[in-house]
Amino acid sequence: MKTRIMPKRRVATLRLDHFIPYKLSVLAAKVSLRLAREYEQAVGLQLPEARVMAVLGSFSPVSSNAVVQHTSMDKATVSRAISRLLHLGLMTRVPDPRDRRLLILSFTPRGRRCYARLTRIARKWESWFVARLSAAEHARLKRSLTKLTERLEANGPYAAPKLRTKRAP
Amino acid sequence: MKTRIMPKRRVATLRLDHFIPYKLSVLAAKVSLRLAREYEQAVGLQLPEARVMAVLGSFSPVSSNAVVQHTSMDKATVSRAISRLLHLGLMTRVPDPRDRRLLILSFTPRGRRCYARLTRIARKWESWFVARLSAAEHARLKRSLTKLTERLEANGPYAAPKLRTKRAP
DNA sequence: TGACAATCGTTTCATCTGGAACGACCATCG
DNA sequence: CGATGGTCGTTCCAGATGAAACGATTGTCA
Repeated sequence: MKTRIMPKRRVATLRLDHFIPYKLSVLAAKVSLRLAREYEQAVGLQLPEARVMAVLGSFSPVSSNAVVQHTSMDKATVSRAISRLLHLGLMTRVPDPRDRRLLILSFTPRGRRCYARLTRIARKWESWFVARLSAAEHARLKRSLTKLTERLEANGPYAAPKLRTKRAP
Repeated sequence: MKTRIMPKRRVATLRLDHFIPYKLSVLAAKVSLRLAREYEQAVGLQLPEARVMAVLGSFSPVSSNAVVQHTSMDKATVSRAISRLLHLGLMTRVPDPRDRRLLILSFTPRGRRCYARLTRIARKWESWFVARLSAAEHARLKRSLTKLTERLEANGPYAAPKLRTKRAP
């Protein structure tokens, strides 16, 4: 009897802990959580609000829409964040006289102070966070993240390789 | 009159696009969205469900709780994902006779087939995604992500440097 | 000018999420 | 045993999210 060695059917597996999309997602979730807590207890702001502050800090008088562009957050989320910030008296909003659809945001003095604290906290936390990476690693990481982000933004023509179109149950 | 050169007050800014936590979060969000769409239209599963499948694929008979450990997803999310997967007939669940608190999950044949498709899709997408990175970059990226994740898991004694405790509103 | 499309920002709605409470079960210890 | 405390998994609840609908305004083109 000829025992044929069966070409051991290699069972395809997917180890989540080696799967970059998964690693990214878990890490990002943890980071956001931590940072959100920092912000919350230091200045009483949530992440979306802090992000809006950050944009305002860099590009001072901006419209809501510009914030959306800069943050790649959702329109609705930005709108809600802004209304909270207004309510807190951290920024003001006036319609642009030249295009009255636009609402122009600026810091109040209190907002500027809050922003200053925010940046200190953010920077400090980040440097703690990446302290285990060498400068080179840090730089390479940033570059890789940028590359990958661009990969997605060029909303790449990744066409799902059409395997027979059986939409499994 | 002695004109003293003012030590130009350096305005602290925080450029979001150089801020690693932010870059991570944006990238991860985009990745998850894309991948979720892939899964959705290929096998009709959402991300949490796909993750549960992935764990099951690697460590076959497992309890819900083990899934939680492996995925670092929320308990409730896992519970809901599992109930959908059960409903879809992709896995079965029986109580562990030795500890009847535990519910042991296994693939049905259909589940196994679905898992196979899932892994193919996931792998293919990932390799498209990272195609612009050299092998070295890829490896370094993975290592950095791991390092950073560990940094957070060792739930590091990052004590917020207590600046004067004025909780700005 | 006067329709018609496009853009800005808000709001509504369905969904997803994580914390907390819960019931069921197990382990420890008096 | 019985009581107490811990773990597993589900469910409830409040909050956040993004898609879509919307009013207001502007741009375009006949």
